[in-house]
Amino acid sequence: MKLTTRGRYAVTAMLDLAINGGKRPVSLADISGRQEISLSYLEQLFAKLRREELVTSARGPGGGYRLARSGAEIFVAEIIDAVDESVDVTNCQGKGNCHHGETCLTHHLWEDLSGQIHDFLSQISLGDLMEGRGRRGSTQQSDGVLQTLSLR
Amino acid sequence: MKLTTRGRYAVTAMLDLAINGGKRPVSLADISGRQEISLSYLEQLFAKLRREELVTSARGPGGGYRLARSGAEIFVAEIIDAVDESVDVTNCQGKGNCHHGETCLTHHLWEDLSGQIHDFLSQISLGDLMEGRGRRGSTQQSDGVLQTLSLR
DNA sequence: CTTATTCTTGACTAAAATAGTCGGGAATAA
DNA sequence: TTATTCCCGACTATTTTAGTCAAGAATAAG
Repeated sequence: MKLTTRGRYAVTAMLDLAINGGKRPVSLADISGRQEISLSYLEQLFAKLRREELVTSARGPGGGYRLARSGAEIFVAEIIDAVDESVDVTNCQGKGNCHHGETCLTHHLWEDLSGQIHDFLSQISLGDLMEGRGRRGSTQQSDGVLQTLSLR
Repeated sequence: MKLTTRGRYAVTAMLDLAINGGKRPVSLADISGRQEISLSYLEQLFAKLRREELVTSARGPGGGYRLARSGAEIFVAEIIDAVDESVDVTNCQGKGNCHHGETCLTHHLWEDLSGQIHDFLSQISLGDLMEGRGRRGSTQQSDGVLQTLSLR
């Protein structure tokens, strides 16, 4: 799991789509204007989002993109995965041929953490973000665990 | 909050330090050998980690680095913050001068999400990772919320 | 039917970040 | 005294990110 500016752009654009996408599709030109992301760059991102079936497209005048599902059913992790292909983090590529020393251990630990971040982002949908369910915990509870819990 | 390979290197190196750092400090040459990260690159990372007081250093033969606190008291978010200075994600830089349209809204939503990821990583310590507390939830519970909860 | 709009695709380029190199130093334990 | 290790700054190569450009296909609207 990576978390780069590209992933941010993709999530931002998808949020824009969730907010502004009613009956009519939303053109990339609109998103480009609102979010100040270059049109051609958006085209690249949406090509990937479409391949992963997170959005559907309609050509011609009045065309554009729609969410393929409702915002409540599209999760942040999916969006990031779609545009940011993940990388191998281990030197042994999971072949287990580096079982001498601590190398594998730390890599394994990082993989675990990475998996946790992924799980975490798999629980937050565009709908959650729009409904402001994000920050609820921080005003209600100071306890760390409950703060995390109250996310959804 | 960003999550790049640099942050991964830093967390990996700190994990190595937590694992291999007993009474004697650990030299960067050792970490470099085990984790296959170039020595000079590690030097750059540890300069930042030291500035943020996450590690202490000792020069001379037998010298190296130690964790400044116990692994249970050093959290992943701190490590990443130390080496990956965060960037502005809003176009209005929080000055509120973009209150026309949806621009600010999506940026605000992204900031929220970013904050949540940060909070999440602020709850995971090096000690947690080493004790394998990371994956415990995934074998115990299939429920998403409890899986997140059982992290700590 | 024609046209403007919009997606679609691929190749290319500029800019920025990342990762690594190099060389010289200062501290210090052995 | 010397080898080891941290410390620091400047430099460079590589990769990634972000953006540009051009040509083309689909299609709604006039």
